[in-house]
Amino acid sequence: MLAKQSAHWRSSRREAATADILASAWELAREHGLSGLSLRDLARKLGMAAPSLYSYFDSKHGLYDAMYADGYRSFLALDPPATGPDFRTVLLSASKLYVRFAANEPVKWQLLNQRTIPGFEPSEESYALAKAAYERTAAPLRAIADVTQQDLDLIGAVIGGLISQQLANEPGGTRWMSLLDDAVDLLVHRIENKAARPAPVRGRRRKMEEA
Amino acid sequence: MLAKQSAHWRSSRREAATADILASAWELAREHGLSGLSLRDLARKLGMAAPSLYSYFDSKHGLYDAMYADGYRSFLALDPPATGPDFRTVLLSASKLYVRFAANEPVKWQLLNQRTIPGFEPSEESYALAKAAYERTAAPLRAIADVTQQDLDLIGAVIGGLISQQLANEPGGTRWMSLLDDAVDLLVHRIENKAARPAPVRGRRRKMEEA
DNA sequence: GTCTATATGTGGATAGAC
DNA sequence: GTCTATCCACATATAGAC
Repeated sequence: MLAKQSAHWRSSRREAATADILASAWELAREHGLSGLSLRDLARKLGMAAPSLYSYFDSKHGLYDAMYADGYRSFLALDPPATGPDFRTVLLSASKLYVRFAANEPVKWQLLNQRTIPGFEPSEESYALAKAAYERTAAPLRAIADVTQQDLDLIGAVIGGLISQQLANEPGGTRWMSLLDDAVDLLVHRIENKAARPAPVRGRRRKMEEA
Repeated sequence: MLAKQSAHWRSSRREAATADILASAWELAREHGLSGLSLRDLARKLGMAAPSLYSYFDSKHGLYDAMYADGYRSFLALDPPATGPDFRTVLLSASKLYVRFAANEPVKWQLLNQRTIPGFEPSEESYALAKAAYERTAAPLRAIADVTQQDLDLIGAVIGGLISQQLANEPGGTRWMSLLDDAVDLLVHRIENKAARPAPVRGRRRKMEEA
């Protein structure tokens, strides 16, 4: 169990050590896969004994949680996407930010966006960073156009889908990612033509049936 | 290593045993996650000793490979999607097939469509089934409309993106999957309006830059 | 607080008897 | 094909030196 130190005492040494650990953890995750990461390997790489890691994290899931938070912090540290006034410009800018991040850090993207480690769920604190990242993207879009939550969900699915296909089927390539401009065209067309056809339109919109 | 028996001798007993093993493996994967599957658990569930499994599969990856093939066989055993003549009907039918499959068998979908197990790659034979499933979907679409490989890639990304968001963020729900009709609208619009604007159109279509 | 040393339980995998 | 015995690597946890 980690004792939270009393707030007014500097813990920069500890923070630096934690940063070292996380950096090494990402390296190993890139080498052996996210779920292939082992605490022994990590400790060996850092030149310390495996149990020592437990003074930094409660458990392996605790390490994943710290990596999750670290991943979102590094995403939020990137230059924010454009904020306006053209909707297409903003959406394309935001989309490219995600695609570039995923291409550069596929393992990070996997931890942040897929549920690939059995039993792992981010803590409340770490998840707050995920929400902050989401809002940084969504807010400028809402500010320019009348986008509903469904619009945002569809946008996220399309961009995430391109990334996910790319990483799964041709890691390192650009076959799907190069379709980003086309995908943004589709999405922009939907938003721009929505005013003309208010909320629930033609009779063909219906729920999925169970099978 | 598995000795392939001389071809003219029936091996129905072995096949039945293999089917039993795979059924139990899927059950355990549903309970503990795909990468949480353990050979000991599997053997215990089947009432046999763990090393006995090695006479059916070379390794754990070999088991995953058999599950991969089995997953595609069960997908191909489903009623095929509509074949025409209306493009939207065919695309919607195919999309619903995928979405229903993923909703009913999320773990199967994860093994077939994501690269979540470190080091696992399907064998040539198993991958052939994946290609067959792809062609069963793609061929009717090509037959009706002039769809390029890029069109098919975008379609796959959009449908896969909806599924992936749904499973990762709200497993068991319908928030993203209920957007399927809208998504198909977008895609159909793209295909139908392509004749009017031949291949590389407006100047804004460009490659992704590296970051 | 952080380390070393150590213990337990669970993995995948192999050897060899039957 | 199936078993027992065994090996090595792993996550987890605790005790105790510094």
